[in-house]
Amino acid sequence: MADTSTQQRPTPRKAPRQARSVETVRAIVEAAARILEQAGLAGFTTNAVAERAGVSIGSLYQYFPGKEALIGALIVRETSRLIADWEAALAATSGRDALAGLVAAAVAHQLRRPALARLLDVEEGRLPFDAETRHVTCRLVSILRGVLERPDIPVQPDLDLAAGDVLAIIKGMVDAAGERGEQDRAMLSSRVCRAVYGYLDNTN
Amino acid sequence: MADTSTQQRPTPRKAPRQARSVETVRAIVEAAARILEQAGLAGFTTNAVAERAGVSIGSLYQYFPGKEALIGALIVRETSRLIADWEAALAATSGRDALAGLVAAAVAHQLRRPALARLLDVEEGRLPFDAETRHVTCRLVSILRGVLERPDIPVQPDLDLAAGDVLAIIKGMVDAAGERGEQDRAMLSSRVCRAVYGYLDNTN
DNA sequence: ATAAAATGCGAGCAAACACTCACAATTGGC
DNA sequence: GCCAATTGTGAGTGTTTGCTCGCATTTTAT
Repeated sequence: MADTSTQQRPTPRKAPRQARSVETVRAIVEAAARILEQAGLAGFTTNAVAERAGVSIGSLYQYFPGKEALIGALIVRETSRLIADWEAALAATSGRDALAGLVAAAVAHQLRRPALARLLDVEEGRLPFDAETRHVTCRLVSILRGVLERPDIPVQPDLDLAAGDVLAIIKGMVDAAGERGEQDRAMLSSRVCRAVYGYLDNTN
Repeated sequence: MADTSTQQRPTPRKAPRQARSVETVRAIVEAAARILEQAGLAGFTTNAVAERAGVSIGSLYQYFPGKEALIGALIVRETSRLIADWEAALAATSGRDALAGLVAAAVAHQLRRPALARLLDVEEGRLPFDAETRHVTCRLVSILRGVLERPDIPVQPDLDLAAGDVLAIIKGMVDAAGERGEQDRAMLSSRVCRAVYGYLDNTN
């Protein structure tokens, strides 16, 4: 182990400059994802990740300041994909359709790699990640808030609270479904929509 | 570390027979709870728990076969409390009132020790606990399913699925609220109810 | 061709950790 | 008071793990 009270090592050790090292970094991140999926946090060791990636442990530490930075990189990678899908869903003309699009995209995202998605959701809650990691997370909430402001969605007294609640409903239901091994995206999507619409419509 | 692929040590080492040792066990479990709340899984070591409990590490291993058994004991302790509250809520005459009672109890439970509750929810998803731990978890779902069968609740095509979804909505929203540091139980309770009723009523 | 920069390597170190065991102290029954 | 059962102790062991550092290899620039 070593230095549990790790002070932030602010900058990644090095940025890859040649194509070769870009590929190395990619391999390391994907290896981290696979280890997390198959062995969970318990088997997630830097040596295991390096071995799985087919690079030496030294190379890993050239691009990542520590174990947790790997998780940060994974959160950025996965969340960025989801953000892209969400931004596409904004094209819908009505707010309700856009919201349904967000839910469908979230369901698809979480069901693609359920174990990984669930694990990253949990890890995201644990203390301070770097600026980029925090940024993508905020962007998600921001997109959702934008949809909740559309005219055909009932006015929410506290937008941030509503956005947080809706996100919690989506993640809660989809993570649980992923754990149960559900596969049917359409059905899961419609169930999540029922809960979300119920939350938004039933202002009291 | 040591023996990651730990085979089950089926029986707890010893059952406490004198009042003295009952108190020791209680202190250990409560120490485990406090460590998990304050330092998270990262700081959760058997040595730390023993020190916090004011007993020696040897005593800890006399009553618990390993680290994970401590978490199992905590899940049983906390879930048992919630079950007691839920059984009280069943007294309500209407199904909807009973359901509101379940939600209120879950909110109160989760807000009492938010960090602990959230952490245990997550750990509960990780592999095989002993029979007692699994039993209390099943009991929760069973109570919920009973309420969903009441006549004033719309008929659910798949009861187990509905119960799982409702539990996921409740835990998802309340865990997120706990993480945000929310305190107002009544408001949170009503928001959760909106989502749950929306899910149940809007059969399509 | 040659130098400089970038990348890759992996043995090994220091710390942390789960857990054991031989023994001491306390308790309850008689 | 005595014995056996129960309970408590904590230094120590064997392993794991995060991470460093000195050096080899490859690429780019000139």
